[in-house]
Amino acid sequence: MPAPASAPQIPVPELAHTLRMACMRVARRVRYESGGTVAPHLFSVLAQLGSEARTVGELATIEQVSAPSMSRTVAQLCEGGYLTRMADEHDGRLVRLAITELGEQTVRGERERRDRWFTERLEKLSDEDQVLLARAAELLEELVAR
Amino acid sequence: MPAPASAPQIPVPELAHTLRMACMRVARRVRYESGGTVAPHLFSVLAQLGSEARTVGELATIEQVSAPSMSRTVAQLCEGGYLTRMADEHDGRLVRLAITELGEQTVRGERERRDRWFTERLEKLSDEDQVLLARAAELLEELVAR
DNA sequence: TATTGTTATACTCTATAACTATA
DNA sequence: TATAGTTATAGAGTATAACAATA
Repeated sequence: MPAPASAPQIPVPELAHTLRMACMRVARRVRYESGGTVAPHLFSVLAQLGSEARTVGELATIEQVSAPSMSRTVAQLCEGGYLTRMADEHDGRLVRLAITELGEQTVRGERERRDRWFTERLEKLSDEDQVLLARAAELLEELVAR
Repeated sequence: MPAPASAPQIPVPELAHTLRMACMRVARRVRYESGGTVAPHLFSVLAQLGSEARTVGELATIEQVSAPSMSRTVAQLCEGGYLTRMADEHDGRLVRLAITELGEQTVRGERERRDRWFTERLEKLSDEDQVLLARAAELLEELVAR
């Protein structure tokens, strides 16, 4: 009476398509819903900066953008008070960027706002579905990590 | 010995965060992996056009962009042979855009390429995990649809 | 001489305002 | 006169090339 132990075969290319579309829609929708106080590329840089300061070159590499572009982006973030420039102790050419308290507040606030929209939806699901999605999140993280 | 019938409680805000991040990483990674033969905003318009033709205004609304912007985008797609302009039979002001064979080929090719990367990863999962992710895709679609 | 970062310049995508043609 | 689409012009982000400062 119970289903056989082995799960049914799933057509993987089809799964890849529907799952990819679902993820893209979630990502797009969340981005769209959250108003955002800073421009997307500014937030992206800000979100990268944790406790340790980074150089302009490092940020340019991380964000897949040219050095001049990052130089401008960083200038805007400094002007807005989200970052501060610090000279490197050993190499005078380097400019180390550290996130300010305002910068951290901004990142936290934006993340909370983005999560809030999604949280409200997820709360309406059954416990079983929530558990399933939690496991799905684990699987997806493993997939893209490799 | 078996787990209780009711699923365990999941902290939803935490789930929202991890699941959102997972979806964003998948979306970003897939976009990054696929080289892309046409610019993102061109592809986005092209992918919207199914069998029925759309007007410039409709496309502008769908893509959340101004009419002049869409006018330019459409002009590029027509120039590249991806779209063709057609006069509306009843209203001379309207311009109906229909996708060409080249346009359809481009959309198909790009989708296949994007799906390929993800397919290769998903194939390595167990049947059980594939079934779980298929169900997760359904749930996510329902969540963002509303 | 090589490297880090900035400035100079150009190109692309987007937007608002003005314009043309159809209703 | 109102609407669909296009052209005119401007603003923002990015890129390559040239430059300044430091190693």
